[in-house]
Amino acid sequence: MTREQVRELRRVAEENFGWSQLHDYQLQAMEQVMAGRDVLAVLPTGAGKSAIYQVPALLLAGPTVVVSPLIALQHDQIDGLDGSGMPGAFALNSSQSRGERARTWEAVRRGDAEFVFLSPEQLAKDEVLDELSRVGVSLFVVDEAHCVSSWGHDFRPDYLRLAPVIERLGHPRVIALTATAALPVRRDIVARLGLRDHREVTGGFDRPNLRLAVERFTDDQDKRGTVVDRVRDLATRRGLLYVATRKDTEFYADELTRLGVRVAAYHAGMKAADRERVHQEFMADELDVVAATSAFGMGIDKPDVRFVVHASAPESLDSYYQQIGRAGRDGEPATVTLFYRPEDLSLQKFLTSGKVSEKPLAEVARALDGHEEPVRPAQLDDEVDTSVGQRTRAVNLLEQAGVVATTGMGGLEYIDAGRSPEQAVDDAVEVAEAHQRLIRSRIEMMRGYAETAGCRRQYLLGYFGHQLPGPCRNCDSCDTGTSEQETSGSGMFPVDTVVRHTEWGRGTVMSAAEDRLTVLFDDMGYKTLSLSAVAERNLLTTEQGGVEPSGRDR
DNA sequence: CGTCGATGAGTTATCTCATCGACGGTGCCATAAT
Repeated sequence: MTREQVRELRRVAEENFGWSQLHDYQLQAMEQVMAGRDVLAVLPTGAGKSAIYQVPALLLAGPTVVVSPLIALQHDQIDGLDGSGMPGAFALNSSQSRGERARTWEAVRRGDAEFVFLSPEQLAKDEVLDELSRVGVSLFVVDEAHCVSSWGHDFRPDYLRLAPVIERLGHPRVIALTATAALPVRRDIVARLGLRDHREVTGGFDRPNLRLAVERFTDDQDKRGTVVDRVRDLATRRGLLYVATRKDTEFYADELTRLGVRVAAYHAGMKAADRERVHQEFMADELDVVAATSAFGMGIDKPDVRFVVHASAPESLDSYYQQIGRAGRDGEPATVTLFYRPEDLSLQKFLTSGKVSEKPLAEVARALDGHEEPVRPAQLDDEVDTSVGQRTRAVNLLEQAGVVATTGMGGLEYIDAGRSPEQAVDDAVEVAEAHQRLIRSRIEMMRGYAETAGCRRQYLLGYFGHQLPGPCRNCDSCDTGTSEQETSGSGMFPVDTVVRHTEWGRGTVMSAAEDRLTVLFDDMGYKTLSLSAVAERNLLTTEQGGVEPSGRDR
């Protein structure tokens, strides 16, 4: 990257968007894009992630496709671009009329569309892809890229089919953007998008202004009462209360209303108009608190959220970090408290326990085995008795098991390595089960955070592969002094070491304490090992030169 | 797996307790019924 090119990026940022300053990590990411590489950018929200694609988009001829999980988010982005005086931002989604869609496509064909926002489901449609490949997409952006990993496996499976989409568009430069990504999530993003020669750009990850605390309970009523009291006390300022069920959003909203708090419930079962109203009122400070399920969050960019309380633990630290990240965006102090009961985690176990049904797998495997030529996924629908969602899930699993491959034109091929369809189903089931083990182990990591006597921030950042040199001094463990006993060790197995366990196979050391290690195993998920047991029974060996995952596609 | 609400048994308060089954999150999209 020459000086000249950097100056060019700065000029476009200033002239078109009025950004006179660019952060190092923004510039780094843009430079990689301009150099023709794919980029995975892991940056805290509010760090100007959008700039990373918006500036290069103007320097590259041809439209930029932005994959965005929520229609509401697409609208926000377009309003933002329109607001900064940038014409040429369009969305394509099911909420539009025929005429609207037609006008968008006309703009695309005329070359007037610089940005096209759409969902992964739109990109699953042949006609959409045909149109886009005809005009030549120059940049392919995946916003909220962690969705690829957290949703794709059983929810919104089209998220897992973006790699073939990118190939069919001729593999334009790809930018994946997210605010949270633990190692398995980053691996998933890279694999599921088929990134090539990519670079990862990571911005400041810690949020030192957030005060972390956990309060532990045995009795449910006791916990509910304390949550209500605490939120009432906090509600002189604005904040969020995350709960596990829709019903609990109503429960807490009722209780807090009774105590004079301006509060509203929010969950996905509400009417769109009501959801929108709650959102607006919270942004306008007409509400103190929103009691919400995980439905509330993406696209909420309110700087002065002073607290985030969890009445119940979510299913992973990935989600937890995402949700607490909505506090203190202005950099001012904010408090983040988890009200923890071990029993609450079993609800998360239930909710994430997607069972694999073999029937769709068997039907899809048999159908594909019967074709000589590659077939488009939708063509299978005449031959298999499954829903579209089941069919997509089955194709994804078979593909991850290495039984099926997608050709450049989006056709599916059965890879016959002497594998019968029955064997293929077994392999796909094994892939699904390995994924289930990962999901379950993530719940255990959530438990570990809630139960650790060590520094919460060290634990949390350690989960994301970032090491904090010492205790943070801004969490409950540090206050009570229990984190003192936890000095981070490294010894034989420092963080990032690739190891092999006698039973669990290959893994990567995620964090190391004095007496134990947390290792992310490729096929087993996270495991915490006692160092004395490791030493006694010689459980771990280090693997040579292990940098990134090799063959296994997961 | 744990919680909640309905139901019924046991007891005799209008009420307690046990048992059992249902339910639990996230959002695209298409299509049918008004």
